[in-house]
Amino acid sequence: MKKLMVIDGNSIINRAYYGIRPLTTRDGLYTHAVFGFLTTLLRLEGEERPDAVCVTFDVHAPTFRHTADAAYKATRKPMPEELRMQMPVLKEVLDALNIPRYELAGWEADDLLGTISRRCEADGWECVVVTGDKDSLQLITGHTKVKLVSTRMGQTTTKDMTPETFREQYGFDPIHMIDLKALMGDSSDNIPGVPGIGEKTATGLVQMYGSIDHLYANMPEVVTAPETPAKPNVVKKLAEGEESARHSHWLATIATDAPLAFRPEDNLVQKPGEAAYPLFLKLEFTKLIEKFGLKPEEGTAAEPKEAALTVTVEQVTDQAKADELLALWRGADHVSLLALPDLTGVSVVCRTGAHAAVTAELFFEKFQGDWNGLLKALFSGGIKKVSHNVKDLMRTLLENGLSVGGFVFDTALAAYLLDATAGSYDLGRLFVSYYKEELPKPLFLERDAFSMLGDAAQAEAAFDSYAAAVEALYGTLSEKLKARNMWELYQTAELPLCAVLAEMELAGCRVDARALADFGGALATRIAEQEKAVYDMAGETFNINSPKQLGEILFGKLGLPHGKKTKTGWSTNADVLEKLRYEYPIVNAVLEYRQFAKLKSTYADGLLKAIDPDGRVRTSFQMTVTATGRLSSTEPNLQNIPTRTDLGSEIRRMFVPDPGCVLVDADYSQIELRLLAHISGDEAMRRAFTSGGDIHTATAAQVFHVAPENVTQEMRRSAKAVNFGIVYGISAFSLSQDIGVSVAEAKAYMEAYFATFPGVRRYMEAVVEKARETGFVETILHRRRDLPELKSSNFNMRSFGERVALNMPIQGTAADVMKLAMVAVWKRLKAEKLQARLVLQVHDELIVECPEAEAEQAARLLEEEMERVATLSVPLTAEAHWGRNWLEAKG
DNA sequence: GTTATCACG
DNA sequence: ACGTACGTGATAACA
Repeated sequence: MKKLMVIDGNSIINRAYYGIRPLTTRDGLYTHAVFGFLTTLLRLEGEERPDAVCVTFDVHAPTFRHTADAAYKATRKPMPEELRMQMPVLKEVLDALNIPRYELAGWEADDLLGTISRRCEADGWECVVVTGDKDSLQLITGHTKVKLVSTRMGQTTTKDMTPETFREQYGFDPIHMIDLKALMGDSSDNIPGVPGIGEKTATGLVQMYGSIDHLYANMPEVVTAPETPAKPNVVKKLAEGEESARHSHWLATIATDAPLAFRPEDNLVQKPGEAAYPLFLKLEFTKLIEKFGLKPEEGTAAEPKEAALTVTVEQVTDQAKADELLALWRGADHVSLLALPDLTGVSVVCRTGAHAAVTAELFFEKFQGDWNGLLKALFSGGIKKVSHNVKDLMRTLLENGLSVGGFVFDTALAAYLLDATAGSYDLGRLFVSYYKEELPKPLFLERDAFSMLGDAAQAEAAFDSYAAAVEALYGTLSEKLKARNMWELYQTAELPLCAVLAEMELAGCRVDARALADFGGALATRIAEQEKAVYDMAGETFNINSPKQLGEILFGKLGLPHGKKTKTGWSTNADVLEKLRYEYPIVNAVLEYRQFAKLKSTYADGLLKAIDPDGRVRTSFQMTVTATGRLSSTEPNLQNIPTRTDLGSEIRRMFVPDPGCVLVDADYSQIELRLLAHISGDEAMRRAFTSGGDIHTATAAQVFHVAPENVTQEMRRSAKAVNFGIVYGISAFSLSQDIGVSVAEAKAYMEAYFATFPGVRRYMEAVVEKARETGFVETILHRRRDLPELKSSNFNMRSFGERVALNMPIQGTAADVMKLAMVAVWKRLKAEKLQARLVLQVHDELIVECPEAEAEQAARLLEEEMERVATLSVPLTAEAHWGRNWLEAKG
């Protein structure tokens, strides 16, 4: 039997719109609803494998099917503008994909779904109705099933409703959905129902009688359940509401006879049309191009305007030619280049005119000459170079004993500054996004310039295109950076940081493997102890690491009071368990187990695996990941090494310097709060910093109107929580959760706080307001984060946007300051010819490894440079200490 | 591949 | 009336 899938277009795009974070193309066109629709479509096609597909739409015309009922649908909210503008786009996309769509003035999408499903049945087809709207459930028959789509937390789930599953859930046949609505009504559809009859009573009646005809035929002796007479007033309400019930029945009935030109066989799945590819490019649906199997039309590749370059590609194999090129490159303004991961090949683009360039491809295997000499010359300062992911290239160069001079631009880094939330900056995607044109496939540079080299021949084939893409992007991106006032940030912080980080990554940090292994062994013992204790108290063995199994034991079998939460079961996180740990020994054992297990798996074992043969651990610092401008650290992450508990901080004891050396650790004191004081300009808060002493105590003194010496631990704790909350974009509810007071009390704290620091409140209001107007927030140095969330119709998303608007300028400025400090420290270490070298950065903390004799000098140097890079209206202080391991160096 | 948990600033 | 802190990454379980 053939199968047709009909999609309720309005319903599905609505769900996509509200469920997905707003997304726009480079030129500001909202696309997330269309994107979400297409993702859902792909999924459904995969699940159902239908022979035919079509989509229905509502026509929002002044005439309705039920013209007698003028108020019909009057309660529906108008479509938000950001969604309305995507409707024609979706229709264009469907047309391009050759997916038929149906709309009919005066008929609701439901009626079209009903009509289509019945026509399918009449023609011997199976029908799948896809919608998020339960109204359509009345259409379910033996040959029509309804696929209910719901989007929660960005995740779409579907539920197949067949006559069987429907009956199981509702206790009556699908067709009686109409009767249910006739009785209980539906306010969103303006169906009155019978006044006084709610869902429960209505369900009972329908389960007993099915149709309302049958129900009224048996009046007044109706029952709501077997052997249970309906309450007298129910009978009375039914009697009085009969006219309304019959009218509602008519209103609730989906039409199946719309005058629609429709035949199932006209909707057979077809190949996408020629218009699809350019349209998807325009919408920047790069991923979907692949998934829909779209290809450009033969021989019609559009000439890109901005990227237009006439490139001559040369394969360079002899030394004479290479020397000639080196001379050319030295004289050029710059060259754009890409290198293969292991430096066995480079592709170098050099402009020879406004729209002309020559690309040289050089491969080690084919080169007859001095390959190393060539690389040495190319990567010296004499040739100005532009590349993609410069820090990674620099690390490779350093690993090969080459210098890293002369890099003047990094296209990945620039693209990140221009759109820090884009998520990926691979060349292919960037090129599509900026020029609406694809680079040749397959993409050996899928992830970054050094990700992987697939088939060598394919790599070579695309190599020159990618280098040319770098050259094109250099022009476009540098202009945009200047236009946005980001040039200085780029030139003074981001780009110079590449070399700093490359050196830090290469240096790595020495880790005492023996001590770490011993520590892991000790943990294993303690894990086994707690494990046994848990099993004994549980009366059975299970996997404590599985939140599902743990929840079943604690809250199911043992019946402990469960905190609420989670989709898949009971929450077993530390917040919940902490409240139970002193009352229930098993919970205490679980928490101990968790602590030991975490330390062992992530830190003891995890770190051990990451130690290189020379005894050092080398992280990768990611420069293009965070939305705020911070760095991140991966493989391994050295920015989350434990410190908050005594046992955890033992891990830091394993981070050691070379023999005869020390680790110097310098950190900023309260940099984010100081920046809040500076940015908001709040006088009282500035005084709190200027007067010295502990900031949380000073805050508490001001808020609670007591002398600093009279601030209690409790007062300080609250003040600290509020201070942090402010930086994160506080809400009274979250604050109350955090410090364990009522929401009212939390609110009172916040009010007291704002009364004390009125400038802070003014700042919070102003920054959100400005972000709403401009669509972005920025740091003092103009690092920017776009905030489309502020325009979202989804309350949670909008609230998130507001919190981010408050937080990003502060966290981001702190990141800017730290980046400047790193560059300054690095330069000074070089200038003073110290052996000291930077090895780690943990957001507000820098770690240097140096000979013991240099410790004092390095510590002072760190403090000086870290404090010097920014001048604020409050003191910016950094403190350095040193020791024989990281724990000692923390001071 | 996604989810829950927990480590850090 | 919504459901709640901001920014990350690694691990183990489970589908």
